[in-house]
Amino acid sequence: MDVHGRDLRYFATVAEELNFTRAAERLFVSQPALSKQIRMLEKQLGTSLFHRDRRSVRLTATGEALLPHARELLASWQAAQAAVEDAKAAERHTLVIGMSTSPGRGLLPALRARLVSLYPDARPVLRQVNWADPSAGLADGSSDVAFVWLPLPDDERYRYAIVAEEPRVVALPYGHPLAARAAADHEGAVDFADLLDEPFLALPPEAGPLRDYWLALDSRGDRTPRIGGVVASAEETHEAIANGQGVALLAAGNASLVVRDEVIAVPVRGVSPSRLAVAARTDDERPTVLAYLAAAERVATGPS
Amino acid sequence: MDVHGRDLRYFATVAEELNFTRAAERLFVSQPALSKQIRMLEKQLGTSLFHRDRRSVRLTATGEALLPHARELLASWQAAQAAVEDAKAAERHTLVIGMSTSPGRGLLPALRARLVSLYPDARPVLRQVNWADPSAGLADGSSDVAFVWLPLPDDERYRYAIVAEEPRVVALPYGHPLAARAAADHEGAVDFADLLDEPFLALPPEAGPLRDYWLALDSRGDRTPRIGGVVASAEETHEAIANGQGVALLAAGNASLVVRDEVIAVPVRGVSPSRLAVAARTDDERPTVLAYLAAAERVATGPS
DNA sequence: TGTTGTGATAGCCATGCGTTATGGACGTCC
DNA sequence: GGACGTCCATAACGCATGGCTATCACAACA
Repeated sequence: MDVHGRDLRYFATVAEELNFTRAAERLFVSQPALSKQIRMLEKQLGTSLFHRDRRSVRLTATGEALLPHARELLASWQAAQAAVEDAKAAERHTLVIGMSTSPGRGLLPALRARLVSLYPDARPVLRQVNWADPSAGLADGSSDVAFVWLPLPDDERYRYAIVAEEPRVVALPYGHPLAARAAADHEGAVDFADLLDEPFLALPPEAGPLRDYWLALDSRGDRTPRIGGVVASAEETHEAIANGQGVALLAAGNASLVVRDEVIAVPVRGVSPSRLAVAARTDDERPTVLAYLAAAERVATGPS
Repeated sequence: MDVHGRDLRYFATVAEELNFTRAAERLFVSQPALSKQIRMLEKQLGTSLFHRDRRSVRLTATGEALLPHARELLASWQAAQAAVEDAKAAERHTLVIGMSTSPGRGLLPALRARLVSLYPDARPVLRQVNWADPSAGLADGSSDVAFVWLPLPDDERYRYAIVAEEPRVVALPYGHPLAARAAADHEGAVDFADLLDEPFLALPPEAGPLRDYWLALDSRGDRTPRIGGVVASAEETHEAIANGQGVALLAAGNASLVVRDEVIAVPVRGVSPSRLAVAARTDDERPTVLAYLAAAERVATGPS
C-alpha cells in the first residue's frame, strides 16, 4: 500500500548503478541490507524489478516502468522538505506580539525599529487578544511577546519590562452624578472612596488577579465591589457604560478607547497607578524575543 | 531524510479530519498509534504540524505548507503503483518465443492463431537467440517458450512437443568435389561416409550435445571430426562455407537460410533426421505457456 | 588453480510500529 | 455538582522491520 521513501531511493540508485555492491556503497549501507530491501520492495509490488543474471543486473520491464515514477516521487519529497524548511524559517522569524488593546504611546514603532535593526529578517506581527487572557496569548503560546497590564498571574512563568506607568481614571456615563462632582473639583477628579458603592464593570473571572486589580480590590478594604457586568473588549466596555450598567477604571492612556458619545473619563484619587509591561515566557530564549524585551527595557529607561 | 508513505497518509488524514480519534478510525489504526506516528513525523521534520489546544486540533503554518505536497506525493505513488500494475499485466500477457532461426514451415502463424483464440490478451513476441544457447533463451528465462533442435541438454528441465522431423542436408561451396559427385548420384545425394574427412563448421562449445548432434558425432564411430570453424548464426555459416572453411549439416527446411551465391545444399544418406520441437521450462505452468505447447502438439499430430 | 567480484543467505540485535490499558483535562447532562 | 463522554497523551509490551557481520556460491580471469 505505502512505500518507504528509502526503498525508492535504494531502487533508483541500484537502477542507476546496475550493481548492488556499488549502489550499497553510494547509499552507505551494506550490500546485503540493500539486496534485502530491494527484495522486500519486489515482494511488496508482487513483481521483480531487476533481472539478476550471474554477471549482470538489469531492469525488468516493470522496473523500467517504475523508475521514472520513483524519481519523480523522490524529487517531490525533496520539494516538500524544502517547503517545510521555508515555513520553519518564516515561523522562526515571525514574532507574534499580543495585546489586549493597542498599547499606543508610540511604543510599537519604537520597539519595532529596535528589533529590526538587530534582526533585519524578523517579522513582527500584531495580534489582538481577548481581555479574558491577562497574558495576552503568552500562556497558550499564541503570542511570543505581549503587552500586558500588571499584575500578571503566574508571574514566575514570565519575564517582563515595564514600559509605562500612569494613573488610573474612571469612565462614567455623561450624566452620572460623579461627573458633575468632578467638574466641581479643583483637580477635576473624584475620590475612589466615592466610587465604592458604584456598580463596576469587571473582566471575566478567568482574568484572575487582573480582574481584581481593575476593580481596585486593594483600595476597598473589606468592602466587596458591586459587579455591574462583565466585559472583554473596549467596545463592550463603552456600550456597558453608556447603558448605565456600571463604571470602570482605565489606564489614563487608554481612556480614549472608551471615551466618546455618552462616556467621559475623570481622574481618580486614591488608587495606585497602572503599569503596562512587555512580557515573554521565561523559558523562551529565542533571540528575537529577548531582543524585543531588551528594547522594551531601553524604551522604559530611555528618553521619555 | 526519507518519509514512509504511511506517515504522509496519516498526516493528510488528520489534516482532513482535524480530529485524531476519527482519523484513526478512518485509517484503521488505534488512536495512540496515530498520535505517536504524527509525533514521530513532527520530530523528523523538526517542527510541529498541528496545534493541539485542549479542545481543537488545527494545522500549523508548517503543516499548511506540507499538506499540498503530501497530497501530491500520495497521488504520485498511486500513479506509480498503477504503472507497475500495467507493466505486470503486460508482462503476464507477453509470451516471448525464442528461436535460433525462424522455424518457418508455417508454424508461427498456426501456433499464434491457436494461442490468441484461447487467450485473446496474449501478446506473442518473437526473439532471435544466438546459436550458442541450445535452449534458445529458456535456460536464462529470456524466453518463455522456444523452438529448439533436439537433443536438448538438461532435458528434464524442459517439456517439449516435436513439431517437425526432416532429413539433414549438407551445405557445400558451389565448386566442392562432392557437389559434382552428388550431381552424378541417382538421388542427387552424398553418403555421410564421404564427408568424414571434410572440415566441419561447429556450434560454439557451450551448445554441448547439440554441437555434437550437428557434427553427427554418432555417425562417425570413433573418428573425431575436423573442425573448420565455429559459427553462431546463419550469416556466419554462409560466409564460412563460401570461404571454404568447411561444410555444415543443416535441417532440410533450413537449407534456404544458407543456400545462395556460392553455397549449395545436397541430401545426405546415413545420418538421422533432425527434429524441431517447441519447448518450455518444466516448472513454468503459466496458462499461455501451456497453451502454446498444447498448440504445438496438435500441429504435430494434426493435418500435415 | 587460486583470486577477484558479485549477489544471496544466515544469524543476530536495535528500533519501529502496532496493540491494549490508562490518565488527565475539558465539556455536558441529569 | 457529580457522573459521564470526548479527546489526546502516555505506558507497557510484542512482533516485524531493517540494519549489521560472516559466509557461501558461482563466474570470470590471470
